[in-house]
Parts: sequence; C-alpha cells; structure tokens
Amino acid sequence: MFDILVVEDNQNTRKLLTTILSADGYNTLTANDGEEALAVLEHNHVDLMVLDVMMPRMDGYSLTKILRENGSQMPILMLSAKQNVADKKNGFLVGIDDYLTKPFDFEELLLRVKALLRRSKIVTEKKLTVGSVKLDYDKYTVTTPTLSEQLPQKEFLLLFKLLSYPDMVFTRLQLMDEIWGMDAESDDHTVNVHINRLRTRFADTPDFEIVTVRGLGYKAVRHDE
Amino acid sequence: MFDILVVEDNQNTRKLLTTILSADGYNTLTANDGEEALAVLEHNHVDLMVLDVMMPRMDGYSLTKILRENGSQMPILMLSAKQNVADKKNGFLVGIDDYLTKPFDFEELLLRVKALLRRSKIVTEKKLTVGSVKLDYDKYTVTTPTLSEQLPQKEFLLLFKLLSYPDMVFTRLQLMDEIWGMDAESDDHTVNVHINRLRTRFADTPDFEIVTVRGLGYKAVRHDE
DNA sequence: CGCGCAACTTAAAACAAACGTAAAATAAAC
DNA sequence: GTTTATTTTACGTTTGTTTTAAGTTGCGCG
Repeated sequence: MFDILVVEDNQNTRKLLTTILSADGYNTLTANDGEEALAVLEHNHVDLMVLDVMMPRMDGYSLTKILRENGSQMPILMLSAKQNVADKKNGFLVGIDDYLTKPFDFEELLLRVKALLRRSKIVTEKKLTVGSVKLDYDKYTVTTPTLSEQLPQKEFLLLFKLLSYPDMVFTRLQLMDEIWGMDAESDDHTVNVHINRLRTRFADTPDFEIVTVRGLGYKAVRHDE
Repeated sequence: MFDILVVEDNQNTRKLLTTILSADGYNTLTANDGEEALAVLEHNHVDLMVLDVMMPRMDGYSLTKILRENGSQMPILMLSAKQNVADKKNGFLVGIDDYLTKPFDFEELLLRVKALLRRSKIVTEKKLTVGSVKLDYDKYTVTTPTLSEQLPQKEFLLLFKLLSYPDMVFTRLQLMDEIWGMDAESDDHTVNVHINRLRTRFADTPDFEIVTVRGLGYKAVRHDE
C-alpha cells in the first residue's frame, strides 16, 4: 500500500529495516546513499523515506536539504547512532520530520512511520495520474499536455473517482452514489452526459480514454503506444 | 504567532513548558487536565497541543481519542515519564503525532514542535510571494510592480490566507474561520465582497489572479507567460 | 463632542455557468 | 433486423457568483 524508501549504506541495517517494514505490509525500496536515493526517487513513487545520516557520497542531511529545496514534502524519518541534540538539530533544520536514535525499538519505528503517514495523508495533495492526465484534488486542477482548464464540479468528481482506480469498472450507480449521494433521485442518464462531456474534453489526449463497458459502466484506461 | 496549548497537571512542569515555548515566540495557553483542555479548545484558536499523559480527571490518551473522533487534526505532541514502548504505542494508537519522554531536552522539544507545525501545513513563512505580488505579514505590506498600498485588515488577512497556499482551493467557510473566527455567524457573501475588492485591486497585475472554483471557493493563482 | 471618513457588512439585482432532461442518433447485441 | 444500450445534441432551469449600492460601525481629528 505505501511505498517506503530505505536509504542506508550498511547492508545489515538496511536488510533489517526492509524486513521490519515489509512485515508490516509496506513496499520497500532501497538505496545505498543519497545519490542513489535521488535516482530512485526520479523513477519511483515513494510515500516516505527512512534515512540514515552517515553515508558515503551524499549523507542524509544533504539529501534532505536538496529534496526540501526542490519543494518535496515527503515525510522523512532520520536514523542515527548519535544521541546528541546537535545532530538532531541539524536534521530538523534541513527539514526532517522525525528522528530516531540507533539502536531503535522496531515497534517504535513502525509507530512513528505510521503516524507520519497518517499526517501526511491529511495534508499532502491528493494527486492522481493516468497516462498524461494529472489531477490534483486540493488544487482542483486537471492537466494534460494540451489543456489545463477548470472542470465543472460533477465532471471533476467523476474523473477523480474514475482515476482513483484506473482500469476498474464503475457502474453508473456507484458513480451516482459517490458524486450525487446515495439518495440520488437523478437518472442514470445524467452520468452518461457527464461522461460524454469528459470525453470531448480529452478527445486529443491520445494516451487516456474513458471506456464503456457495455451493460456495466465505465472505466478510465491508459493507452501506451 | 502560533498558539500552543500546554496540558499538564504538574504546575512546575507546566510553567517550565510555557517558559520554553514562550521564549521561542509561541503564544501559550494552559490547561490542568483533559477536561479543561476541551474547554479551552472550545473558545480559543490552538495550532498545536503539548500533552502530558498522566493527569487527573481526563488523561492524555482519552483527550486525544475524543479530539480525533471529533475530526480534529491538530498536531499533538505527547509527553510522558514512561520510557516503555507500550505507552508510546497507546499514544500513537489514539492518534498522537510525536512522543517525547521526560526528562526531555528543551531544544529537542522545540525542534519537534517546529517540525510538527511545518508538517501540518501551518504556515511559518510570513513573507509570501505569488507571481509579482509580495506580502509581508509583519510589515503589513502588499506590493506589486504597479501598486504599493495598505490593504484594509480583512482584505489583507484574506490575501494572506490565499497566498499561504497558492493554487489550493479554500472554501468560504475556511476563509471565514481563519479571518473572522470559528464562531463567526457572518454570511458567506461577506467573503465574496472582499474577494471582489481584492480583485479590483489586482486588476492590472497580469500574473496574479484570484480564481473562483464554482461550488467550492477561491484560490490564488500565478500566471506565467 | 460630534463630524467625517474609511472599513466593513448586508441586501438586491444582474449575470453566468453548470446541470439535468428529453429527444434524436448511433452502435452493439441477440 | 429488431431491440436494447449508449452517445450526442440542444435547451431551459437552477444555482452560485459578481457587481453595485446602500447602510452601519468605529475611529481619528477638528
């Protein structure tokens, strides 16, 4: 469900961390140092980072600093053998969210990870991407390479729902319930009309389509050519 | 600038906490136990809570639980003399964000408070810029290339809120809460009028605009051409 | 002490967009 | 080839927003 990047040069510790996190149901990615981490972040989705301070090439402070300067708001939990406040201070100054000293209690690590994810889920923008269509719920924007306009509310919500589970088929009733409310008096046909409006909007976005599943409903699909 | 509620029954510790926090520029409020804290929260604006576990009448766990169940997302830092993981676990389970064991290092407390405030998307920045519009909260100034005037208070606060998260949509209610206070009985339309005034002010600032999101609210947007 | 101005609120009218409906056109299934 | 499901178009209604204006409050200054 959540993707956690473990950045740690010591192989044993790295393995330990990934084992703990995997056992709790997280997907883990790994990097040996800051530079590797940046490379991983370029090509993968990461929800949270567990970061060692001491590493060759690029240490945890530098990595955090770079990320924050580039506007990243990813939750970062820093690990260090150092107990002293000066090191913690360094970490918090560059923008970490939590700091744990080694040796750490496994359970406490998991608790803190969970707390960070919970909070970041509250505040991070709900962003969805399917193909070249990007939707940002909080900013209320939908962009493709060719267009960038404000969708009307119903269309926006409809698209949001469809994009939230790409390829999954939603019945008209499901969509109605979600957008118009359970008691919706309205007709199924209303959904059709809004779907149609969405389609004309994305007519010239070749890698995205809303597909009809006859007898069932609709789904959002990405075409890679 | 930020209002922090200290909930702690021991008078000495309470005093210590408020002193540390005040020295760092926070406004502090206090409560002796959970019940008192609830009363304080009803009538005051609070950005973050520093919370002792052990208290008469209503302890920290119960208070946190009640708040979370009521939908509060306020950052909560829990303090306890107990070192063991079980107590931390209890805390995190009911929804705290951070846990510090007594005796704690003053500096670390301040660091963690700051990290929580940043993470919870409460703006620490008092100088904001969107496009060519620059706002300085302390100086109470707003400047663009073409104008440099003093805005009336409500307009200023409204703009501040909007600029604090560019592109993010704020509902009229959110804006009201921020500027007029939670209990404001006033009409939504008041917001509209002030938005309108702001718009006429920035009419000839081409790279800045307050955009309406129909059915939701407003957002501050930068146009780059 | 009260006059006058600025800031704010309220109300009302004008405006615009979004929405849902219906009906016609098209496509798929049997 | 007929039926059923879906798409498309058009239009009227509704709802939300903007704008204008008038009314109220509070404060500084004469």
